[in-house]
Amino acid sequence: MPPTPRPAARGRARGVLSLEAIVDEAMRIIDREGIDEVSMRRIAGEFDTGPASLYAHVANKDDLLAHCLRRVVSEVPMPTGETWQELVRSWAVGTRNTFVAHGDIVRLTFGTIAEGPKFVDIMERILGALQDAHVPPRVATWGLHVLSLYVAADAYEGWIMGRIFEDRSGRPTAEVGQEYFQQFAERLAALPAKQYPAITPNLTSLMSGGGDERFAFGVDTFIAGMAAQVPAEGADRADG
Amino acid sequence: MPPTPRPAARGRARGVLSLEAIVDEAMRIIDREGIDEVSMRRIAGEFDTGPASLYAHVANKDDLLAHCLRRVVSEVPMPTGETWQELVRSWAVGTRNTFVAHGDIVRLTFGTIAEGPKFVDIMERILGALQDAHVPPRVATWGLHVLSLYVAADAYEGWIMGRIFEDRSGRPTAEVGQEYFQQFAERLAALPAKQYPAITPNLTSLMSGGGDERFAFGVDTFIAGMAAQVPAEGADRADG
DNA sequence: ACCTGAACACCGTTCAAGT
DNA sequence: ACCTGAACACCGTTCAAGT
Repeated sequence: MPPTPRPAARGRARGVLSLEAIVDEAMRIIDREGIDEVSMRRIAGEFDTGPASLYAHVANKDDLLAHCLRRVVSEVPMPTGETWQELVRSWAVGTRNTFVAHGDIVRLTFGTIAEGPKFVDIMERILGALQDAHVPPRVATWGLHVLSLYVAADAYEGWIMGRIFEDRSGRPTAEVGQEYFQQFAERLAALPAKQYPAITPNLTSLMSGGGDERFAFGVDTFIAGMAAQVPAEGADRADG
Repeated sequence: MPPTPRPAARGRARGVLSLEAIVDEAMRIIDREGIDEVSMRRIAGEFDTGPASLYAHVANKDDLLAHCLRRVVSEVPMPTGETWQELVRSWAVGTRNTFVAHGDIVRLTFGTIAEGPKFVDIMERILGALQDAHVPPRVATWGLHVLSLYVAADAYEGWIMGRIFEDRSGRPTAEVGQEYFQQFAERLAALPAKQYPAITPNLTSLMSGGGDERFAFGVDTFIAGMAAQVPAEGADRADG
C-alpha cells in the first residue's frame, strides 16, 4: 500500500469561483458523463467549498445548465455551400456534430427557442438562400424547425446508444453495439416468415448503416421533400 | 375550519401492492406531471408503505419506468390507409397522439428499440405496403426510423412547451403560449431589416401555425422525400 | 458582493428482520 | 415470497452568519 497520496496533486488545481469557472466545470462533467451527473455539490467540491457558494454566481441548477447550453449553441459553425440544399445540409451536420461533442446537453434544446447573435446570423444566411431559390416561406421556416427537431433527436439518441454500449463493462463500444443490434436482429429473424413476409426480407437493411450514414439519409430525404414543394418555374435567376 | 377530514375518503382508496397497481400509480403521475415527478417514495406513499416495499415488484426505478413505457407503446393504434403514404402518415399521427397523452414518457423512447407483438404487427403492415409500392428497402426501413425520431422529438417538444406555458401561474395555456411566441417575434422584429433582409419578411410564417399543423407538415414533407426516392417505373401492380 | 456551515426536505437503494 | 423500518449515501436550495 503506498503512503497517503500528495493532497496538492490529486485532481486539478482548485480554481477561484466564478461563473465561467463553474460553467467550465459543468461542461467537463456534461461532456464526459452527461447532464444528469452534474450536481451543485460535485461542482462545489471541485472548488473545495459547499454547494451554497455557487448561488452567488448562478440562480439555480437550471440557470447553470442554461449557461452551458448557450455556450454550446454558440459553437455551432456557420454553414457553407453553393445551393440551399448544401447549406441546409451543412447546417444540420454542423449542429449535430457540435451537440454530439457535448454529451446529452442537446436534450435541453427541446422546447427551447435558440437565440444569440450568431444563431440569428446563421438563420439569416440559410433563409436568404431559401428565399433566393423561391422556397415558399412556410416550407423554409417550418422546414428548418422540423430539421432542428430531427437533429436534436438524432444527437440525443446517439448519446443514449453510446451510453448503453459503454455500460457493458469496458469492451470496445463499436463491438458491443454490433452485438446489441445482432441480438435484436436475431429476435426479429426468429419471427415466422409466413406471418411476417415484409419484415423478414427487410432485416438486413433495417440493421445496416452507422449513425452518420443514417443521419445523412434523414437530412437528405427531408431536403428532397422540401425541394418537392418548390413551385416549378422557368424563373430567371439574377445570380448564379 | 372544517373538522378533521375523513381519513378514509382522502385521496383514492389505498390498493394492494402489485406490479400492475404500481405501474397504474406511476402512469397517473407521468400523465399529469411527467416522469421526473415519479419517485419510489411517492408511489409507496400512495400504498401507505415505504419505498422498500416496491422492490419486491420492480428491480429499480428504471425498471418501473420501462414497464410504463411498454404499456404506452402497446397503446399505439394500428395505422390505416389505402396508400403507403396514408399508412405512414396514420402511423406517425397515431404514435404521436398516444405519447402526447402520457406526459413526457416519450423521452424514454430515444435509444430504445421498440418491441412487443403489437409493434411488430404494425411494422409488418407498413413495411408490406412500402414493399408493394416498390419503395427501396433502405428508404423504407431507415425512413421509418427517421420518422419515429421525429415523432418522438415533436411529442417531447410539445410537452416541454406546454409545461413552460403552464408555469406562468394559472392563466390559459393557449394565451400564455401566444404571448411567449409574441415576445420572441418582437425580439426578432427589432433586428435591423437592412442587416437581416431574409429573417424580417419571414417572421409571420416563422411564427404561424399550431403544433398539429407543423407536425403534419413535417411528416408530409418527409414522406414526399421518401416518395422522391421510389424509382419511376411503368410497373404493373397485381393488386389495387 | 461574495462566501460559508448547517439545516431542511427531499432522493434511490440496501439490508436485516419480520411474516 | 412478500413486506417493512431504518439506515446509507446522495440530492437542490435556503438561511443566518460571516468577510
